[in-house]
Amino acid sequence: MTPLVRSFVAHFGEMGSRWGINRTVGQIYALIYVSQRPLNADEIGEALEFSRSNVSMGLKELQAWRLVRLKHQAGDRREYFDAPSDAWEVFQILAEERRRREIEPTLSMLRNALLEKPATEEDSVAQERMRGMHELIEMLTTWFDEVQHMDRTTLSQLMKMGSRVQKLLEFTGKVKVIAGGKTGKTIK
Amino acid sequence: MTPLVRSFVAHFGEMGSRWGINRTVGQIYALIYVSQRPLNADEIGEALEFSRSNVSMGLKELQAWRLVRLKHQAGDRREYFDAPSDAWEVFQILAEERRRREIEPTLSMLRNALLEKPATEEDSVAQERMRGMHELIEMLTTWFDEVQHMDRTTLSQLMKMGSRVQKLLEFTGKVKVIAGGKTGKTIK
DNA sequence: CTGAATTTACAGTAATTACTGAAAATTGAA
DNA sequence: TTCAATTTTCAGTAATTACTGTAAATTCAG
Repeated sequence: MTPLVRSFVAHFGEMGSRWGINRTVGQIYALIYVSQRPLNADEIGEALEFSRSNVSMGLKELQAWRLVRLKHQAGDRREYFDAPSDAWEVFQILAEERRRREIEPTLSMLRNALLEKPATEEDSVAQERMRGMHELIEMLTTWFDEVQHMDRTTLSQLMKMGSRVQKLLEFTGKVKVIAGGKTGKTIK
Repeated sequence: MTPLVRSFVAHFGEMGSRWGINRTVGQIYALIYVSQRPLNADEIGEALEFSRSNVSMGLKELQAWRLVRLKHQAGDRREYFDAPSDAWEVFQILAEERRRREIEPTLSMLRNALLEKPATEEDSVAQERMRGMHELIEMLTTWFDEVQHMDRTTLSQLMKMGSRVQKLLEFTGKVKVIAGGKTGKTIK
């Protein structure tokens, strides 16, 4: 590993432990992510000085996260792995997986809690707070769902626009009348 | 604790360990979040059956995350804590803290790596991948920054609109000519 | 100031999580 | 099929992280 790769890998190791995924797994992912070609478990173990079995476990976890993909090389029996190199794709995968693992269970818990009849004054207040949390999460995930289905050009256009969308919305409110009157079109 | 609160607290305990914050801290937060009134360390320790010192450490961490606030009660020397109950506010705090702790260090590492002259072919490829990651993170955080400064009405309007913004953008492209011609206004 | 109430620090221990090596299982070329 | 190559599993151990009790520090009413 060159110093450049080494520092990237080290950073992912440290960050990894900051959120659920452990140091080893973070390092393995980082190595694969920046690698030009798919790597096999021995190469990874050698580069990072991990035991073969540790690498195997790490790869299994990364596959469960869909962050690495198994690639077979012609005429080689060993399993090679690479990672989607497009950052936006990686972001989407991460978002989906975290949603499945963290958001959905939480929403489900909240939904159940909100169905209960509050037994006490305390319960009513608690339920109120939970309702707020539930509403926000639903709103954010619904929105994110939709955004994911937008084409990337629109998306980047929208992001570059940033808070100026606000002006667009205000402006459109006025424009609708003029344009709608002229063209017969309205914005649904 | 009522069963309702108990299950909420338990869920946060489990989820807590899934991302960096530990079980205890998650439970303390959950308890404070749904509580009607500020709680002191003894009350928390009693409700959750944690030692006094464990509660103290947990509260310190939650304060560092700005997820709980110290509130003094008149005529009581003990320290009481409550949590912002508005879910959107909590979301913003979390976003800011995670940004500071995770995003910023990563951006900084990436920026440094991108300044290096690639020593090998491998390095060039690695740098290319890092550049992609850096660009996406910059774009997302810049955008998120701006969104945070939008007023909440616009924001919720925008979210409810979801992917229909896409249509709005397309439509506006056409409308600009008509409306601009009529009113002299253009969208900056 | 003083000292009781309260919070914090920290060393020791418990619990959890990560890692290894060896053995078992699987795979696929011959 | 067979068997060597390869991957996976898992029990044991190492390392890390979480938790407790005690002692020290801090705070503030009197």
